[in-house]
Amino acid sequence: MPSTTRERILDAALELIQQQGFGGTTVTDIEELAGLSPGSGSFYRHFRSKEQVFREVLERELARAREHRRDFERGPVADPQEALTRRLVQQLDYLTKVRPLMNLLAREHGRFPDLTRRIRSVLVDQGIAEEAEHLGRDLPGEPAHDDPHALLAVVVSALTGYELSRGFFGRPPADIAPDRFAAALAALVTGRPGRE
Amino acid sequence: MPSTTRERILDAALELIQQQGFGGTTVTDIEELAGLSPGSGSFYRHFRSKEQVFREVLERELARAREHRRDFERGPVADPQEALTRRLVQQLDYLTKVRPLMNLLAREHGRFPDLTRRIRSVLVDQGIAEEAEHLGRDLPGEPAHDDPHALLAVVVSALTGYELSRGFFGRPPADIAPDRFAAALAALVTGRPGRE
DNA sequence: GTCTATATGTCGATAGAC
DNA sequence: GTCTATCGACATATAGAC
Repeated sequence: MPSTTRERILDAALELIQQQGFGGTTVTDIEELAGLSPGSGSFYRHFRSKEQVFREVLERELARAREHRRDFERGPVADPQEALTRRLVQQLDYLTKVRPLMNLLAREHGRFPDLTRRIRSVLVDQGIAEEAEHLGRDLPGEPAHDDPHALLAVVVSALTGYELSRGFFGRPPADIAPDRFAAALAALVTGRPGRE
Repeated sequence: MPSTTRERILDAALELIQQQGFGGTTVTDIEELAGLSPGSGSFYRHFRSKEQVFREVLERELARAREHRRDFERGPVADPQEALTRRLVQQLDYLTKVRPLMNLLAREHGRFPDLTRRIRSVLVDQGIAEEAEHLGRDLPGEPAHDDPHALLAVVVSALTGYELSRGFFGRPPADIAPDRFAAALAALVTGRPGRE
């Protein structure tokens, strides 16, 4: 674990921008949290500007998100409902890991439109939506929903809404734990209440 | 429609803080958008400080949210699934109306912790969660879910996730329109696919 | 590669003319 | 109630010693 100054600056910038936003974070703040003398320009030996460090922070988080996405297990499908529950828990776990990215998006969408598009691409187009398509395939077609496309949107919305509520308010909706939430959602999708 | 200078300042501040955040918005920006001479201190004839205008913007949005919440119709319950769909569409409509509040929350939670608590109180504790409880009562208990509390969390999460995706990314998940989304969610909850 | 010191600009806020 | 002008604080960024 070398933890170079450059990396400590990236860590500090990520932390502060999540808390205070880009406009509310000063280079002096970043220097202080990175262990440099606040107010000295030591920051500028590592990054050309405040905007550049923001862009590199974002690149790093996007790369991390892609890595986390590769970690998904593809276990054997025994009981479809249990397999679905496990998969949904994985999705929630993934969303928790990319929370920094969601926080950056929530704060700075609009200021950097190109980056918003890239986050959306990783988080939705390639990410959640694509994986949710797999959910559709894993389903053995039991209840035969009449609008599978809309069902997909419901599942994706439920997962992201759950995670965003945790991020913004500090606690999940109705204080339901992730595995319990996933089980309820899986029961809903498979059409089986769980107890029969 | 008098549209006093004071009100134009509040409108401008709301708009800019949503776009750029509190730290990223200058008093000069607000003055310019409000039709005042940028850089002149005319702003200060109406508000004591930048922080005060932020607090008043937020009070106004909280009051508006409470008003919108009173607008809910309570029509007769004919077909439970259709009634549920109508109610979910209303919920989505409500969330769209309070989007400014959600944007302020997304940006400034952490900077003003007391206000975060108040937004959560209006948006979740009194608001969505409470209304979602009504959903539980409206349901004739048909499918008899084994974890109604978790089901509530799923419905609330789906609604907020759908709306937040629209707000952050500019389009709903999977590009599904609100009424189609509500219908799919209602079908899921009542356990009836819609076509039988 | 980090420091002290500082140049340069901008922001929040005030003073005072009209 | 809006303007011009400005003060003081602070922010980004640079220069140069060590």
